[in-house]
Amino acid sequence: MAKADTRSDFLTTAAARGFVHQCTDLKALDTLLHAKAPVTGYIGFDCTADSLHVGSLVPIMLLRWFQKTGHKPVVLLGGGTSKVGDPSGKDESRQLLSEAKIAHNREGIRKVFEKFLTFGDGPTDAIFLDNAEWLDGLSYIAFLRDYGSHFSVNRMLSFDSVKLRLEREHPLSFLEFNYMILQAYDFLELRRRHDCRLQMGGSDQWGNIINGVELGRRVDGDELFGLTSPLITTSAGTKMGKTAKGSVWLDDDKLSPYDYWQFWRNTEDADVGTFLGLFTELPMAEIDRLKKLQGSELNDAKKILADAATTLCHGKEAADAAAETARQTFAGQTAAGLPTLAVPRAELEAGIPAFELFQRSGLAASNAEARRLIRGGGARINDEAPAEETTPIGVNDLDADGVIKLSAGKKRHALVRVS
RNA sequence: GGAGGGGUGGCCGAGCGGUCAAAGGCAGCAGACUGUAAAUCUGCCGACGUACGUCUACGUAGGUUCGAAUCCUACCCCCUCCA
Repeated sequence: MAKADTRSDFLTTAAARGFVHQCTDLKALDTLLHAKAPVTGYIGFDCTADSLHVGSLVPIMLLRWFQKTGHKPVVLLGGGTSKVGDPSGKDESRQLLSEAKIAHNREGIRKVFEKFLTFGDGPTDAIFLDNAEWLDGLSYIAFLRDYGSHFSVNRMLSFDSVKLRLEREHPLSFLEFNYMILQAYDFLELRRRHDCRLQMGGSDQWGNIINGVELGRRVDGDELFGLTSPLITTSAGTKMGKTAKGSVWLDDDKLSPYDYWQFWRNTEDADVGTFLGLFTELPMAEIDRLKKLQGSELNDAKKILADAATTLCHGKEAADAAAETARQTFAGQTAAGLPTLAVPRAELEAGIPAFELFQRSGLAASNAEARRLIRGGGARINDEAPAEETTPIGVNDLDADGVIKLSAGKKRHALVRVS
C-alpha cells in the first residue's frame, strides 16, 4: 500500500487507515491536495436499493475523511446510470429499474449519507448530485459525435469488467457496455460544473475511473485524478456484509442498531485491525495497540469496534443501548432491548405451540424451520429446551417482568410480551 | 435466416421414463469444541400437517404415458458457428 511520503492530510490519513489501493498519480494528487484548500472529489453510488449496506461503507468513510481533512465531497447518485446498470464484477445483467423506484431509492440513500457527511453550501460542505441531471437530456447523435471518438473499443474490451464477462461467455448487452462511457462522462460534467478533480471508488471501478480521467484530459485538457480503495472481503474470503438476516443495512428501519452492533462484535479475529482502521475514527496508535491483543482479549477490541462503528451510524445513544442489550443477553439475563413480539393475552391463555411462536417471532422463517430448530436442540424458551415442537407456551411461561424469552442458538434472541 | 448446444432448488452443477423434493459442492441454520472468533467434526437445509401424508417445484404452454425434470409439439430466452 502507498505509505510513501505524502504530505496532504487526506492521503496520509487514507493510506494509513488502509483506504488506498491504486491512484492514477499519487504524487501529483498529493501536491494538489496539499496546496489547494478545498479540492472537490466524488464517489458515485448506484440507486439500485433504497438504502446502503456495509458494503458501501468503505467509500462512505473515505468521503468522510475527505471532508474532515478540508475538502469538498460530492455524492453522485446514479439516477441516470441506474437505468443502464454497471456490469462490473457481475455475471448477470442487472434488472432495469423504473423511474419511480429510482426516485424512491435515491431518497433512502440520501438519508444514510446525512448521517456520515455534513451537507450544505459552505466550501467544504458535501453536496448531492444526480447524474440524471445531465444524462437524461443527452442527445445520442450529438453525444456520439462529441465524445465517441475518444473511446477506443479495443481498449474497453481489455478492461476486466468487460473481459470477464466475455471470457465467461456471459451475455453483455450494448446497454451495459455503455455504462463506462457514461461514467466517464459524469466525471467530465462534474469537472465542468463543480470543478471536481478527483474520483474515488472501489478497486472494481478502476477501469471506469481511468476512462473518466482520460476523457477529461482529451476533451478539456484537464488533469483529473482517480483513487481506488481495496475491495474488502473478510479474511475468510467472503464478501462482507451478510448475516443470517441478509444484508447489513445502514438504516435502522432495515436493521436494528442492536443487530448492527452484533455484526461488528462478530468480526473475525483476523479482520479486527483492518476494520478498526476503515470503519472507526479511533487514532491509529490506539488501533495498533488493540490489534496486538491476543486470543480472547481480542473480544475487547471487537467491542470497541462495535461501539465505534455503531456510534458513527446510529449515534452514541443507540450504540450504548445496543452494547448494554448485548452485555445482558450474553450474561444470561433477559435484556429488554431485544426484538419483541406482542401477542394478545387471550392467545397466550389458550397456549401457542412452541414452533409457531418461533415462526411468529421471526427467529424461524417458516413453521417447518421452527420445528427443525426445536428438533435439532437449538431452540430455547426461557433458556430451556421445549419438550416438544408443539409444547404449548402460555401465560405460565411469562417471567416476573411479563416476558417470555425465545432463543435460536446462542446468539439470536427475541422476547414475547402480552399486548 | 441456417446449424448445433443449453435453460434444474439461494448459487454452481448432476440427473435424461418410475426407486426424484431431485446426487455432489458452495452458501445458510443448529449442535459439539471455544473467546458471541477461526478451523474442525455432527445434524438439518421447498411448504403445510403430530405422522403413513398432501401440495408446490426442474424456462412457458400443451401432449404422449398407469407414471415425465427425463419422450413429443409449439413458444420464449441464452450461447457457439455459419449467412
